[in-house]
Amino acid sequence: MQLQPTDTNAGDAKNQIQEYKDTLIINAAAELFYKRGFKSATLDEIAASIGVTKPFIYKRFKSKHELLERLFDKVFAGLYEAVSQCEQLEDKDPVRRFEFFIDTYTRRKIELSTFSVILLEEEKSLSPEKISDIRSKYHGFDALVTRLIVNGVEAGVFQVGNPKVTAFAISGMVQWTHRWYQPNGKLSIEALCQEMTQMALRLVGWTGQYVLPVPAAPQR
Amino acid sequence: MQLQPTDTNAGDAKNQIQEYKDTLIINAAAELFYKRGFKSATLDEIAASIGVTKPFIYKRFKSKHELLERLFDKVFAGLYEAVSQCEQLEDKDPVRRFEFFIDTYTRRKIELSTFSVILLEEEKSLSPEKISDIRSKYHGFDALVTRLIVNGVEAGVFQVGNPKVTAFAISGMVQWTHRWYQPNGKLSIEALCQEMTQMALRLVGWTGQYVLPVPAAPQR
DNA sequence: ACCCAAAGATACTGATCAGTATCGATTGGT
DNA sequence: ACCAATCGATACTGATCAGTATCTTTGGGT
Repeated sequence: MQLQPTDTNAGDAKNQIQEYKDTLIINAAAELFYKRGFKSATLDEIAASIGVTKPFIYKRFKSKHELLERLFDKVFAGLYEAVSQCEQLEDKDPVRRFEFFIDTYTRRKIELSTFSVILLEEEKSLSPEKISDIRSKYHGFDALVTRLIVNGVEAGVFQVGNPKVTAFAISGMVQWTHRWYQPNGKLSIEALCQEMTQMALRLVGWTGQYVLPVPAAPQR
Repeated sequence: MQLQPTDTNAGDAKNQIQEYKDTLIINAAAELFYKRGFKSATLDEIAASIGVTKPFIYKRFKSKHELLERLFDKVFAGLYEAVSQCEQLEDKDPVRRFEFFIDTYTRRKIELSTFSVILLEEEKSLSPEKISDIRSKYHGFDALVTRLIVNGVEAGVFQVGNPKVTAFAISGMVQWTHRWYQPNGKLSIEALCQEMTQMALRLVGWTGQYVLPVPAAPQR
């Protein structure tokens, strides 16, 4: 899957074209950062992979580092902002919210697998300021997972040793999928999301019955 | 924690000194590969960090890539070979074996955290042959975890949806620790291993009581 | 005390690559 | 149709760094 242009300034044709170029560049860069790493991938390669040359990129990005930073921002938004929707879910049942969360998180992680790997592996290539920016975003996300668990505990449906540690275990379980899951293998995405949801429910000590697959997350 | 010299050729003083130099270099390299990545870390830096110059390294390693490959081999051995001991455990009870495994795996992962991150992040910097070598070693390890789960299922003490997927979930949970666990924080290593063991037991559907912490793994 | 071998430091080379100066082409406004 | 401005290609520069050739030191053997 590729990232899509963000729809700010949608009305203006000029801006839409620029947004499109940015997205084109970012997707091409992501492909190469993923395969060879930020430092090894060259701007010449990235440009060549979309049939242009370096100055095409420099028109839109001040430097290779800015390219990486904007890639981070865009991917982070794609990965985590949709997931956070579960806070606005009309269904207030903590179990359903939790299920929705795991399903969406897993799905998103698989869809954006290539990009999310870059997020994990190239953090060190960012400036110190950007690192702490990203870190605090991660903390917000971890806090969200923990809150979902605590909600269940307070409602008496979940039972855990340590909510924070459990939240990290769940994140680990989902994040690790990129190391083994093959989108074209025997296990379908649906089946994977179901398995992950069931396992997450076990981790939070939910003793009820697992009834039906949660509804698919809205596609962007 | 640092890696230790491997004790092959132990009797010979010359060889021991060479082994010691290798280990010194590998540890210094690991530190910098971890902080800045394989490509960005320079041999001049690595050499300077132990108060020597480049030719000191080249006397013992043909190239930067050989240094990385030997680092991989050494870390892989440190991380996974000790863990695989659980197959030779005198205690044949599948639950105890499983507990021993999770405890040792978690402990080792934390002890060798810096090194294991390199294993995860610099795979792409290896030659294709080395990549498939490492991959097949990982497969062996995954198969071991799966076998531990299946043993429990067959003994009627575990109950899982999909043993392989469960094995991956457990690996993910353990491997993710390096993203959040602080060795000097509130959670002790003992407590962490206990939590991980309990959560792993939940994942495999063990319904018995968690009795006592598993014995500490033998230290190298 | 002297010699020689090996270890390792100094100092260099060639390749790679981020970033840029320059020039040609394309497009839209008049 | 002509002009201007912007876009992007070509071609360059300077820095960085893996790898090496050469010189210097040290210590073991006699």
